[in-house]
Amino acid sequence: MTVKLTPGSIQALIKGIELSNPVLQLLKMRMVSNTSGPPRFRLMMSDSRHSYASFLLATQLNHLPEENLLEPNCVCKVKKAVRNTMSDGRFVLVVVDMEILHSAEEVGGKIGNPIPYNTDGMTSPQQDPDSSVSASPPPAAVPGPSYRNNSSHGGGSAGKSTMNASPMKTSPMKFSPMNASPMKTSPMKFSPMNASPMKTSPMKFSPMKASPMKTSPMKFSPMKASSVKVSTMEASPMKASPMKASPMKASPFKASPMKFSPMKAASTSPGSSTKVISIAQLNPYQSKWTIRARVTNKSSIRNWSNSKGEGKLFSFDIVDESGEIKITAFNKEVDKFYSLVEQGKVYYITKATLKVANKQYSKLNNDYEMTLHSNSSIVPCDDSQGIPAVHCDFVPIAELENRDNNDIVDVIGVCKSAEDVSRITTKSSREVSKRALSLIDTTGKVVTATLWGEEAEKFDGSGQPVVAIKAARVSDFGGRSLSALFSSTVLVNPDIPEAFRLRGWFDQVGCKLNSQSLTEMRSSGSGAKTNWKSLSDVKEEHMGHGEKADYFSCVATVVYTRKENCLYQACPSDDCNKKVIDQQNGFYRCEKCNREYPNFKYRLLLSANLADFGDNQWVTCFQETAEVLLGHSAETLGQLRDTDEAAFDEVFQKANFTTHIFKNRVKLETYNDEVRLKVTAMEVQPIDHREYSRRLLSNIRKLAG
DNA sequence: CCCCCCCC
Repeated sequence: MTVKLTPGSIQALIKGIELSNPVLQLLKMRMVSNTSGPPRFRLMMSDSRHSYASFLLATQLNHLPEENLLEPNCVCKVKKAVRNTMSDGRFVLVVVDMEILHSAEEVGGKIGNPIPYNTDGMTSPQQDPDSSVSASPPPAAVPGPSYRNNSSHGGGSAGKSTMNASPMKTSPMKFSPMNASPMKTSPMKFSPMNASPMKTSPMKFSPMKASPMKTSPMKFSPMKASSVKVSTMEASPMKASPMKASPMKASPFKASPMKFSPMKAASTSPGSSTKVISIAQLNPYQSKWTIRARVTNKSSIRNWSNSKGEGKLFSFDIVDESGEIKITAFNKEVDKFYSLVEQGKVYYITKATLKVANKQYSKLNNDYEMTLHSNSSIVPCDDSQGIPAVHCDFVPIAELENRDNNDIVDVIGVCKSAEDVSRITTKSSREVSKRALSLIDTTGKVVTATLWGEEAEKFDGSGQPVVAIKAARVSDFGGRSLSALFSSTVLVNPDIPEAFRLRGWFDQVGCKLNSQSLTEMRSSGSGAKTNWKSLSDVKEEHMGHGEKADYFSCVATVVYTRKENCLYQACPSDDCNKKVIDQQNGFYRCEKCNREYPNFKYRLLLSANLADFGDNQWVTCFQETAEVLLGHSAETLGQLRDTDEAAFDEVFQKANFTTHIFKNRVKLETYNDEVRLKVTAMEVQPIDHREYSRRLLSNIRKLAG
């Protein structure tokens, strides 16, 4: 097949000339083993005029060779490459984003007769004094041994099927894994980043985390269609917020009013020759770099104590156009940087230690993470051009009903009420503070969101502030609730349009609403999660057959009630409901109290036949539950029965075919030598149809597997 | 150097 490459593009890339999506052919590939961290792939690429062996694949593209998509002879569109200058002046071209246009199989062989690109005589824009460019022969002229495999590292690259079997002997780079020291002792120098915005992001953001990228149009899912998008870029520029400042994280979205010149900041950073590189380019083998990135998530300070010692730490996530990374500060660095680092702001960061991220704990899409040390510097940067904004993908509270347990969501609502802070002990015997907030939004629904630790302690709910929680976790406790995680960010009265809209809505409309909560508060019984059963489940699972009674909740319809004997004359004493005996002399005798009363009170003991889609069941309803079912007090019903039989009958007719949520107690009982299931209604509630639909859906999903 | 995501 005929495939056209982009002749001359290699020279352009090496000279730092901007190019739009050059098409190159991969000639050779070699894995550079790392003793730690992911492998790196080195590529020899051709534009049919020249070949160049000093291409390096950014690790986030490692899946391409690993899935055998990137193989010698394949043709690729290089969507983004970043040029790094080695200390000797030679260039490494880091491929940050690429797309395979034609597979190796399709292409079949080498296109054209590319000659190795000769770097001789070219002028480097920033010559290192130690540069040995002129002393270095062109790559092709050096059949050097510089590219050996690290045999001590699990067989090195030999086992990798994607590797070109023939060793590359053309590289001039001192990049051998056998000799790690050159990388450390003479760190690469980086040329200024290519300023052109990435056409497509090579990053894959974790769906678990509400990252700014969630709002990327590329990743927009229909599920989120009703979500409210708020970007810091769109944030109201109002200086004077009508709301009080957050005691926790004040106006994190507001652009910094500080006037730091980027140039000045760069020059104040240690190593004035250090150039700004992108997060995707960071690796543990170079120490001289500066990155410019936005803080997307800042944790609170946490103390730890274990066998190795104790201390404090905080961490924050940052993002730039190339990727994201987590940064942790310990002890002294906590004191130094905690207040400086603010959610949503952009900083220059230099001299932190890169280490391999423990993927078990990090949800970020980066193989590395950073630790600050005494020489690290963080300098606010006023210029946030090209740095993605922090986006919140707010999910309307009513929509939380449709979310799965453990989903991570951004929410915003007015804090209608807040619990006092309380201390609880976890299962692992740790003490932690907690505080539950009731949040309401314009959907009129309320949800309980729990804050933990310092966040719970410092929260001030007075004045019913607007609260935004970025990356809260959906819980099924009490139906639907939310829990802030360590990785969540709680924002009080954030300076964003949505917060202003909510404030206005709540003050005029929302505060008067008789709102409905998605979170069932303090449900009676053991306090455990609602035990939903269908009536046939109750029988099939032999509920109530044990020593103790069982409890279940069901949605059922009243199909019949026995109006006969549903009322009885009970002892008028407050805490005695014993049936009294009519003495026929105007007095009523209570055997339990052992006395006579001039009066009695009516009480209900109603047998109701309940049915759901699979079965039916006789259930006993005492006073309170029967009053709910019949819609009248026992007293009224007693009067009615004695005065207006037709009206009395009508009450029972009306109760028929009404559907409710029942919370029942079930126990096997023996009565006259007959064993039967005795079911007693403990609680009757009206149906929240949305809740009911949600449960139905959830059941259907379960049935569907 | 942490790595905990909790409770009713």
